[in-house]
Amino acid sequence: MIKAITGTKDILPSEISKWQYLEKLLRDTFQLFNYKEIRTPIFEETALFARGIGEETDIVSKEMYTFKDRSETSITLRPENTAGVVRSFIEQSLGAQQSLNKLYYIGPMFRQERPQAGRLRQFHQFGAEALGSTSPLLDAEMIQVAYRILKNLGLKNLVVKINSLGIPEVRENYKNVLRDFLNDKKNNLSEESRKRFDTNILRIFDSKIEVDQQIMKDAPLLIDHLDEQSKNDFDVVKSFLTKVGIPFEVDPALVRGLDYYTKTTFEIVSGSVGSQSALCGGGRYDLLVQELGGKFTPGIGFAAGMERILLACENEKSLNLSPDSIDVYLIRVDSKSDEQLELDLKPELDLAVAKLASMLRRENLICDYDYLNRSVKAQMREANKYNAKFVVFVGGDEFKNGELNLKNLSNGEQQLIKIDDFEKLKSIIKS
RNA sequence: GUGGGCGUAGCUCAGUUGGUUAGAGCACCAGGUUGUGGCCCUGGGGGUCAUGGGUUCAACUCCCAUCGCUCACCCCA
Repeated sequence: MIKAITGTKDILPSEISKWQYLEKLLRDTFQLFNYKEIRTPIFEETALFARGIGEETDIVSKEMYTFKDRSETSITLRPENTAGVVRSFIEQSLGAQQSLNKLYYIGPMFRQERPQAGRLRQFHQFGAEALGSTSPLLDAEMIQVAYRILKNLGLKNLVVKINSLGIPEVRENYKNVLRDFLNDKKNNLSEESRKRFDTNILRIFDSKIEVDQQIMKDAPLLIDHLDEQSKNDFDVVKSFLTKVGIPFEVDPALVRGLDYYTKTTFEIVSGSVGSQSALCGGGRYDLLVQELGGKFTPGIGFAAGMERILLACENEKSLNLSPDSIDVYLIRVDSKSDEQLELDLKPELDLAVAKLASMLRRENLICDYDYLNRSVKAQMREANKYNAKFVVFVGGDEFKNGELNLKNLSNGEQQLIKIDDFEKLKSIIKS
């Protein structure tokens, strides 16, 4: 048997309604904040991600799905969508048509990691990017949009964490400060963190290992070494969040993994999804557009993992979706009396049912019927399974008299309606 | 890439110290007045017990390997 690739999942009809609910909420919310959807290709030239995300990051160095196409171009399935959006922004000169572009996206991403709770190899993210302004109000707006979406899903167990990474020069200086601090303690660090000392020293703050945390407790913080502008911007973000009533905590250890971040970074974590607790993460990337060959254009964005969010909803039972239902199920009934007549009538009945179905559907009534020639009882069970509000019996003696038998499944009441009187049938079902 | 747990019907799981034709619930199908549901009752279909080796008179049960799933580390949304 051929099975789905490791780390990929089918989203089955039985679970599609929560996805559609989430997607609708996303579109409605983004629209409210005047963000426009952008859809970029699912694969890009490998170089885009290498330059955008950073060669040294794990994502680029060991987690990308990269292959060569027939023309020997190195292609990569997108591991995230910021690089693609920025590429499109530059290539299509979006900045020339509008000084500020507020964009959002929804779609699958691909990373070759070991799957676990809340982590897949093909997973789905939504996210937003605002390109063209350095205003910290936008930073705060991003957090607000993301927070609002999660809140509207009924999630409770949320913590908004924010931090500022400052401008690159400041960060480089600070890294030296941190290196000085750690130099004589280096040998006490965990093996992982000793590695990080050389590759990405800031991430030592993220370590879950006791000894590392002990050492880092007294480490100098980037937030105390910020430049004036970054510091002021960060203050604006904080006071905006306070004003609009979004609780947050400043987490000096919050260091984004991707190279392109500057100044504000943030993350919303949930206590309801296991160890992969970050539902959403983002930050400012004022230099990325330039890095990828465009004119200097400041930007800020975030991405959120949809599987993780739905997992949190599941665990908190926060979504109360009403079950699917249909308006009417048509049931072909046999004649009580005359078997031979029944046989003669059958093709006519089948056609009558099919025609009635198409008339009802034309009225936007959700309608279905039996295609398996099953018994009335089986058809009734089917109607129940679909949560039908009404059934219409077509056939038998009523049919011979030019009538249909309409039954309301919630109270069991039945009434005869003339086949010609479609108006009446449809208005009862619609009421 | 590293480590732990687990692989018995479509799903959730039983299966006693290895011992005849492998079970239950749910789901599915059919019937319970050959024209009427949700409840209930009866019956039915469906499993090479993940795969391949090994130990044994005998393996779903013990051992090894492979594959898969899962959780955690790592990394990240």
